[in-house]
Amino acid sequence: MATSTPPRHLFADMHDRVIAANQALIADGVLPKGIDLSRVLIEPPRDPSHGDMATNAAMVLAKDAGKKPREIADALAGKLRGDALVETVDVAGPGFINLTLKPEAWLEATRAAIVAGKDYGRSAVGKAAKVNVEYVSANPTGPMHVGHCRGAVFGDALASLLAFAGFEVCREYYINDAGAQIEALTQSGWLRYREALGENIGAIPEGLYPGDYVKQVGEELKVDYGADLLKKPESEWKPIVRERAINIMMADIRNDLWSLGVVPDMFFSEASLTEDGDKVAETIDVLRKQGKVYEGRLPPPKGAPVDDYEDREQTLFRSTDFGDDVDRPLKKSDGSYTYFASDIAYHKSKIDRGFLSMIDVWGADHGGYVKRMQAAVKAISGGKADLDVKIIQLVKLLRDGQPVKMSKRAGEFVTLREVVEEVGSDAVRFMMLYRKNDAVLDFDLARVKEQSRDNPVFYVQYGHARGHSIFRMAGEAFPKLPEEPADRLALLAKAPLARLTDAGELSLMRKIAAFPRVVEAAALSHEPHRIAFYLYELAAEFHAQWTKGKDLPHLRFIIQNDEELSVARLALVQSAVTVFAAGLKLLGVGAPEEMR
RNA sequence: GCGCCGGUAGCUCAGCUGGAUAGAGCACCAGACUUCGAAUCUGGGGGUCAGGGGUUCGAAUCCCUUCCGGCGCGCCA
Repeated sequence: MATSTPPRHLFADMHDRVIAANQALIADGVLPKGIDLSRVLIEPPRDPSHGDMATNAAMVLAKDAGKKPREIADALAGKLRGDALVETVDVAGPGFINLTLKPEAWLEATRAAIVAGKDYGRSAVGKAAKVNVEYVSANPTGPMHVGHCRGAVFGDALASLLAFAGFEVCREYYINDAGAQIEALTQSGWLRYREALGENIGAIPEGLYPGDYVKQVGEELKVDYGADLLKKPESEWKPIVRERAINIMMADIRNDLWSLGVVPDMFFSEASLTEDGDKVAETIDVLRKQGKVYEGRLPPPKGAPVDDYEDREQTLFRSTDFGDDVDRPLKKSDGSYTYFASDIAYHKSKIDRGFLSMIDVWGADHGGYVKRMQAAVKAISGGKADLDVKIIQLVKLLRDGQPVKMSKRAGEFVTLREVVEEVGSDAVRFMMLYRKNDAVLDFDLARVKEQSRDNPVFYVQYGHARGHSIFRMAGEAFPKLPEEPADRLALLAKAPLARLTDAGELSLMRKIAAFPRVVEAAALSHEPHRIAFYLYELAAEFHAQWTKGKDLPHLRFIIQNDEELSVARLALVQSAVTVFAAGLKLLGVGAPEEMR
């Protein structure tokens, strides 16, 4: 998508100014030439009485400069006092430089939000670097359950966030359509086919998939082939049954993903790695030529004893050279590749496609796999590519605080579809993102349907809806206000924001100005939950300001006899609505104009 | 036994990659509806950041160690 470079935001702007001030000090000889300024940060202080922004410059530079922090701080404060955006500069504590900005700075940041609209917060920090986000990657052996969907939503939101921050993103779904579990699915489908033809198949044997959802495979095969497959040898019917089974399962999975608003850019088939030439063998070859693959023996695994352990010479990847604990096998005893071997070839494919930055979203049970995969990525890319693995902790499904029983063995598990149908995609997505990815998540089916502050989904959406409610009211109070959103925006973009002087209004403006900074930080740290928490805080401030008008009527957003002031306040509301909409969009959650 | 991830208010969790007096929601207590939708808001009590050591101007955050919980530990993916 061709968008012009977004304007830099207030925090980035002030950071530039602080760096410039430091460079001026270098020119003056106060700081030594070549001093490292990379640790100089600017951030909002926790305590608002310390001003609008603070920099740690004096403290982080003191050692290298051989001067006391206060001495540097005083010199830096002198430079910053002349800045056009700065009202006051104070040196405090161990050497913090606290800046209070002129009100115009916040007014213009608010105006910027209105003008930028849905692009407010968009950033160029990604520098159009290609990033690959791989998520879900569930076996296509059955319907998705709630555990899968946290990873799906996380990966999808992270991808949106990265795209918004200026990265070029590919959302990728890795289909594990090779290996023993697919074999089991194929056998299950075969049984269901025979069942569809009238045969009594009895109970589904241990190790196969007993779920009713496999019956569709048999039914479709019966329609297309009648009883013909029964006459064919296994080598002929098996590929047919397998392909049909995978197609049916994947169609199901796609539907489930779409119902959640998750739409991958591409599906990558594991089986394709060995269908059209053997990519896995090629990858192993490349590594072998580099001396990173060898034939050798491994000590027996520690911990849980392996019954059929057999000491043998095997093909090993030298992952210990890259920080792993032991070298890892690439082939099973039957000569077929391990999952790890395929996965190396898969990641090589990503690198070959130009992705030097990769993010994998995995379930908690794959945590032990991270090191070896990162080792492999380092090896095949010659250290040029980077893999970040986000481990998604499990979801505890509750109803009114009581755990919902799930028994996978009996084939009874709560499917993704059931949950989405019960509480809606918005609630599922927001709650999945309202927690850090590596923390266990309690998902209460009753809670997320509540219309109260307890329910963050509702609380944030209501913030957006309430903004629109105010516009509707304003239209009644001031019939001359334009009804068309575009005309309204044009008017509000020119609003006399200088009339906003209440502490709550100014605080709201600061919050709105902080959004682009939150977007950048969330994107760079691969933490979409920060957006969700930010929106919750914005909603809290917005609702608070609204309610203030109850006790103090002169603070209401709409003042009947002062249209100019009302327009200024409506502009503030507009900026908040803009951020609600932009933030919710990043999370893939709807922004309704009313909650009825 | 080893590795990874966690341990922050009674409960559920944030804490902006090392900043100033550790924050929010729930719960508890006390308040605010002839309202721009009270589906909301205001105030209050509540902490040995699991314990101990270290690094430095400064640690919930980084390092070491102990304890507790979860996950994983060739031929499952």
